[in-house]
Amino acid sequence: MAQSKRPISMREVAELAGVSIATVSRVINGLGGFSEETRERVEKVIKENGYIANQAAKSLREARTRTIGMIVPDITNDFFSTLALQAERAFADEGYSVLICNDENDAERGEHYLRTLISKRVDGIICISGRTTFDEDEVPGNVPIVYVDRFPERSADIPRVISDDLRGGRLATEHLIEHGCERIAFMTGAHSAISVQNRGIGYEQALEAHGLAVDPGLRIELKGRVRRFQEARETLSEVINSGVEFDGIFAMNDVIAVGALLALCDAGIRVPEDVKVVGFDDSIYASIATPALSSVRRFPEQMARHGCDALLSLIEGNDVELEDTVPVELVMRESTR
Amino acid sequence: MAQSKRPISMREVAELAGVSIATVSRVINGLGGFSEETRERVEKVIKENGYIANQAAKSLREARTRTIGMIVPDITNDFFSTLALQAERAFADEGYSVLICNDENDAERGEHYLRTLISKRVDGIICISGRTTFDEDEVPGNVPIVYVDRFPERSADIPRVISDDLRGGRLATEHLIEHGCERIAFMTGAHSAISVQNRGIGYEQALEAHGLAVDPGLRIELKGRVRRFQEARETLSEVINSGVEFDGIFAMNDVIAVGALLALCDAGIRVPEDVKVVGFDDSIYASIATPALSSVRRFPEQMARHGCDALLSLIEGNDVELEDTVPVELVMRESTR
DNA sequence: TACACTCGGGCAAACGTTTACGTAGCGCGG
DNA sequence: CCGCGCTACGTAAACGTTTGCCCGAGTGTA
Repeated sequence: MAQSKRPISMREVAELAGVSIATVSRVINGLGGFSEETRERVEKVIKENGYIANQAAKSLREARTRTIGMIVPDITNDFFSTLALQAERAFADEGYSVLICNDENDAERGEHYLRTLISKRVDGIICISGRTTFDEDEVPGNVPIVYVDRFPERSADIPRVISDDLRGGRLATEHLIEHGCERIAFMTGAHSAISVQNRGIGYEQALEAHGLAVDPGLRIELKGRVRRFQEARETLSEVINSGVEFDGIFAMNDVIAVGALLALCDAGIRVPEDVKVVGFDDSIYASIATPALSSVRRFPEQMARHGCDALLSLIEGNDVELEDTVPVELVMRESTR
Repeated sequence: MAQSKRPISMREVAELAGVSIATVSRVINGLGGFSEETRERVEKVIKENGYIANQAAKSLREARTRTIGMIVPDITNDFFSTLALQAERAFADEGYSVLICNDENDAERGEHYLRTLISKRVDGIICISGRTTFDEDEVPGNVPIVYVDRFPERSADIPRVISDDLRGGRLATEHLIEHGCERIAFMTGAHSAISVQNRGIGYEQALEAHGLAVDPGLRIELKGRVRRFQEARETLSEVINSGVEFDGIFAMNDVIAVGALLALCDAGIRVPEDVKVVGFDDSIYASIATPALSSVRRFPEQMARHGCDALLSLIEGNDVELEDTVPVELVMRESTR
């Protein structure tokens, strides 16, 4: 049976069942206060006419939408999509849907999305973004926010779940040092998120702790979008051709590390014999690269879980700890054997 | 200045500005019918109090939400996340947000999400799912739907954007045949989507066209979740150990192909000398695998674009073609040299 | 018989918008 | 001076829910 143009409303159900709107509502929400016979009649009408409640009206009335907003740099990145998938699962269990926005590391888009999410009156926001254009007290309607992985510097009292990037940077660098590397390059993006900056700091700390100099010439910055491995490949090739010497590479993530691997291969440099490489994230790329890539493993599932739990707490009016650091660990593979 | 617990409403803006609600609405929507002085006063109040319109109320009144639902098997898969990113971009340009749901190839979850999306009164749905539990006439409120990549068999008159999987299957298989392969295995999932089934049909067509028998023993089905390459690796290892002989592999996607590559490597079988391998999707995995993987390239950006355009047309009440097939092409790399 | 109480259910307000309609004031042509 | 049209608003209904309040009928009790 073809449906009418617009979905049937509660009032129509009420009329068809010969009861009042209130009764229909009570039956649907199982609030009691109706006879068994009435219940059957109402449910029959609902089933036969395919009534589905209008969430917009419900949201208006209840002042909550059962929707979570999620601002992500780029869903195409394995780490973020894992985070998103886990978050979606966790929220689905609690009856929430997730609105996903890719700000593509653009502060303007981030701000626009934030405004949109607030306008849609999402019940909370998981923000993986370091956008900085929104002022603290400019966020209206004080919607609960939790940052994951990255956050703006000025995000005073907004809770965040991050990984132990500083330690990750140290672990990776020390691992290279222990395997005899003395000139270790750090490949990173130009304007990186805090989490990435911390990896760089860990790298420098490790060098200094082992009496090695921090050589600015060994800091290799990628200009454009860091997403694609192709750019890392090209940039490193240029560095190699320019005659810079190094015997180890710590890349800010696996995608860049894989690009580095390819550039080294292009140049006939052997890994791990001539140069050893460590990536970050331990994503699928690390496992399937050749040689398999040593990488600092993070736990996006756990980070997502923590972030969701914190946000749900916030939504229910509870307090949560301001900073939640999830540990990392080094996974050793062929690229540093 | 701290915001009050709940966002300020239009009525409060009206009171503060000393005008009626209607006037505020007119100012906000630029409908005219107010003096310059009034406009300034209203806008000042809005700015100072951080008023942001309540979309739930707007949606209720206007009977549309400016939100699109997207049902995806698994956002973690490179192909789907690319599709999602592109779709999000396209819709954002038109003022829509995107609600993403991962049904993880589970019909029950798919149906549940579909119901949720309808309840939220999304303006349209992009569905990448072959779920079958919802009956045609059971979809209430006849919300516009466009299928992308996959679709239920009974989806009578619902438009779809698909890639030319049949041709892709043929291209891959013929490529292997032309390179001397005579016993070509097909690696696929157990209960695959239509698009994947079509790749299998293309494979069989190519074999027959070249006088090669279709050997059921060369059809390698993965049991569980197809997502992770690890399962493909294990399954192929078992097949190798069981003594089945083959000189070519056509894998239903790149992730499986990479798993195959690893299994072959484990077994000391050389690629491409002993066995040649072709994947599907030409994802990033194909480029970074060793040897680099020949693959059937698809164009998720284009598919997303077509799907979004179709859905937007539908939303505006126009008709669209029922089936839109996006071409594929073979990318040759080391795995079939 | 009068009372209290329970059960089953209706009435109507409220949530925050948009928009059709009404109207007061004003300028202006005839 | 009348009537007309315009500008600049205000009034109120409507969208589809939830929920506090009220009420009539039946039942049990004193």
